[in-house]
Parts: sequence; C-alpha cells; structure tokens
Amino acid sequence: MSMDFAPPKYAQVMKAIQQRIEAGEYAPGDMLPSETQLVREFAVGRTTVVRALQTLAMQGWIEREHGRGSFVKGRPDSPPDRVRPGLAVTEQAEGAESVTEVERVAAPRHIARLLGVAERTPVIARRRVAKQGGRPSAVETLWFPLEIALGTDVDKPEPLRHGVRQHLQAVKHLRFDHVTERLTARNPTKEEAELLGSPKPVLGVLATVHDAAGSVLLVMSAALPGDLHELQDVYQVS
Amino acid sequence: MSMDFAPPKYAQVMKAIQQRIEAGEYAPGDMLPSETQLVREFAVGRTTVVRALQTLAMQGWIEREHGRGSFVKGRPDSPPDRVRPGLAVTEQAEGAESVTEVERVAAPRHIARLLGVAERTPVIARRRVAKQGGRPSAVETLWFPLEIALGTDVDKPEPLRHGVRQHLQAVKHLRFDHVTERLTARNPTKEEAELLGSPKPVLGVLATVHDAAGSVLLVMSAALPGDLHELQDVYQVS
DNA sequence: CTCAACCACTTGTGCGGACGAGTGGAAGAA
DNA sequence: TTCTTCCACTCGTCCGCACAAGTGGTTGAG
Repeated sequence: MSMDFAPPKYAQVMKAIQQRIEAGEYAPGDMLPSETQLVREFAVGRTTVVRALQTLAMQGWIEREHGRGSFVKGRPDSPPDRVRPGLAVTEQAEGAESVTEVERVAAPRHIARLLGVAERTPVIARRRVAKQGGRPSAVETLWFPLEIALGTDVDKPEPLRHGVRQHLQAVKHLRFDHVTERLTARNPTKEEAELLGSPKPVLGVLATVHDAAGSVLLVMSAALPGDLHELQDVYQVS
Repeated sequence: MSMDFAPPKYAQVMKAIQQRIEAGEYAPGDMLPSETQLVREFAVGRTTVVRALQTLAMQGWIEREHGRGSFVKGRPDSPPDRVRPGLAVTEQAEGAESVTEVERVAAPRHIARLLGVAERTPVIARRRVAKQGGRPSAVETLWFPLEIALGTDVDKPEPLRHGVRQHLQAVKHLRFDHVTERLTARNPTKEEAELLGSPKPVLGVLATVHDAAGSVLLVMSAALPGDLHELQDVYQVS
C-alpha cells in the first residue's frame, strides 16, 4: 500500500509532452496530437489533458489556436538575457590599470538631472577604460552623489576588486533594485576619442541605478565604439 | 439578442477579484471567500471559480494553501516593456509616401547570411523612409526571400495598409514567433545619409524575424539617426 | 467555373459530481 | 487537566458530458 507519491496526472501528461519536445519528437511548428488523441493515449479525461496543455501554453512550450490545434514552440528559453551594459559595468571587477581617474567635480547638467541634484553640485566621477586584447574598447564613467560615496572606497583611485555593486552592498548595505538605461548613437567627445584612439561613432549608454525606493544610487555613462560592440536581443512576438 | 461579447465567466470572476484587491476591499494577507462561497456569489460552477483562482495564483495575485484557503498577495508587478525597433517596423501601417522602392536584387553578403541563402541569391528589398514632423527620421529596408514574397504584396510598391506582419499572416498564414535583433552605432551609408539629410552617426538595427520552427521569414535593417532616437530600457536587478 | 452550404475536426468554456487530503477546532476519553 | 478522536471546512484533482465557436476541406447548386 505505498504508492508513495504519484504526481498528479495532468503533471505526468505535461512531463511526457515536454520530454518529447526536448527529444525532438515534437519539433517546433509541429502540430501536437489533438486533445481527443491525447485523451486516448494517456487514458485520462479531457479535463486533464486540457489542463496540461493550457499550463504548457502559459509556460510558453506550446501555442494553442482555436479551431486549428496546438503547436510546438519549443523549450521556453528563460528570458533570453538581454545585454545590459549598464548593469555589467557595476558588476565588473576593476583591473589594476582600468581606473584612470577619480575626481570630485561639479555635475554636468545631464548627469545632475539624472542624479536628482542641482546642476554643479559636487559629485564623485569615477572614470575607467575597459580594454580588450590590449586595445581600449570602452570608456565608462560612474557618477556618485556625495552621500552615497561617503564611507566607501568609490572615491579612491584604487581598483575595486569585487566590482562597485558588491562594494556598495558590503560597506553600506545599498541594494540595487532596477536600472533605467538609455542608448543612442553619437560621435565620441574629444576626450573619449583620445582614450579610445578612434573618432568613429559610438553607442552612448546612460544608465541610472535605483534602489527599491526609487532613489538614484549612481549614474553610469559610457561610450562603446560601434565597430567593437554589438548589442543583441532576442524576444518572443506576442 | 445581442449580448455582443460577454467575456468568459472565469474571466469575469478574475476581474471582479482583481478589482476588489486593487480597491483594498481584499487587503494583502486577507483570506479570500472560499471556493464554495464564490460559487454561490457568482452563481457559477466550482470548475469556473477554481480556474479563476488558479489563474490568479499563477499570475501572482493570490496564494492558495491546501486545506486553509486562498490569500491575497497584491497586484503583481509586471515586467517593464522593452523597446523593440525590429518588431515595430513590421507592425506599422505604411503611409502613402513612405515606400520609396521595391526591388528584386541580389542579396548582399550580410543579409544573405541572415536569411540563410547563398550570397547574391535574388531577394525582394522593400525600402521605406519613416517621417516624423515632415522630416525623415529613419530608413528601413525589409528583405524577403522569394518564396516568402511569392503570392503576397510585399514585392509591390503599394503601401500595405495593415503592416507587413498582418499582411503575411492574412495571405500566407505566416506567423511571427520571435525576433533576433542586433544593434550598433555606425556612420550612415552614402545613400542613407542622402535620404536622411544628415551624415550624423546612426543606430544600426539588424533584425531577423523567425517563425515557430526557427525559419527566417524576413530580415529588417534600419538606420536610426542618433540625434533623433534614444532607446530606453528599464530592468530589474535580479 | 464560382460560390455558398455543409461537415468533420479542432479548441474554448462550462456544469455537476465525486473523492482525496490538509487544517483547525470541538467534543469526548483518559 | 491533557491527549485523542472526530468532524466540518478548506483546496487538489479528476471524470464525463455538453455545447459554442473557429478552421479548412468537400460537395453541390447555380
């Protein structure tokens, strides 16, 4: 008398179908057996089959079309990671030569606006040059309000071995919650062109990092040369 | 006798409960009325109530505990929308003057590779100039393999009033499934610069539209002037 | 030939009933 | 008093049936 735990039948049906999709037995675009056929094959009620199919549809494995059938979409890829330059920059460990400059400067207008402070308020600017294969591949500047930088090492020129995000969390319990990122194409500034060694167009990234309450923790601005960077994104069509 | 469209009952029950949660009538942590009570209140079968509650649970509105009841969690936060230039282009209705050129041409190498055909295979190129406030704001080219274009109007210079996606679905049952999009910064080609009336750097978008089986339906390439376009993205930090 | 009606098939929604299992309190035994 | 048993209530799963409605091919009238 110990059947132990038999999973519910609708789950068994789901699992079977998932396995067949992963095995390629049901290929993307194929029509699944109809509900009636599945009812016969698994010897369960239609309610059960429908529940399995509807759950699979909600999870993105299949698509159901009224009057036509159910069709395989494939393994629902976990949100195909979009490229997120803004976040990546704060996660990176800083190498010995990457930090070129840490200054206390008056905030330029567009940075001040994003930080939510008055223009020309003093802020910490932490500039880095990312390298790939020895050649400079991006110029990044992190802007911190003074209150945030206070008591941390982001205003010191030494590289942060575990990245900015880790550091802020460790010493001040500041937790990143979400990032707003704006992206455009522009020519590099004279300074950026010098650091990059090229005047070609760049992807200009402007990212604002917020905590859970919505306060701005820092702003990141970057110039990614267009001939070295390509941002890729894959997404489902509704 | 024209009830027009009554939404399904389970959806009505869901909506009612959602509204009560948003109105604060059911506060987070509260226990919802039991299934039996809801059956009486809405005068529907238990199947219907259960389906509504299970869907709400999957969407994160409530939590269900076996043997105890259903409990309010609150409004689920939805993942914020991302910008998708690739898809937008295929949804747009085409205006009278936007389509400037429709040609049968030999596929350039990078387009041929994305379409999965040999270089210099003939393909249909459909070029459009998007305008905003009378000024050209983007140059977009849609590339179709001949098999796809066959029997459709995408190879005719007349504007498609309902957009390319609608058209392909209507006349050939082609359904878009997902889009792969690559983005970079570059200088406009001579032709693009002329059409745009400016030599400033552009965001280069290269999007590939696939069906459920992964086959490529079309490729879209576009030049978005950096001084007119800014792509914004908001995302949660895990 | 063209077109409308029809039919077979699909999924969508809904009902009532049944039984299982987890929870928590009340009644009764020790 | 304390512990056990019982019971009413909850949700979880499952069945069979019914009818609506969308789709696509066939048939037959014109």
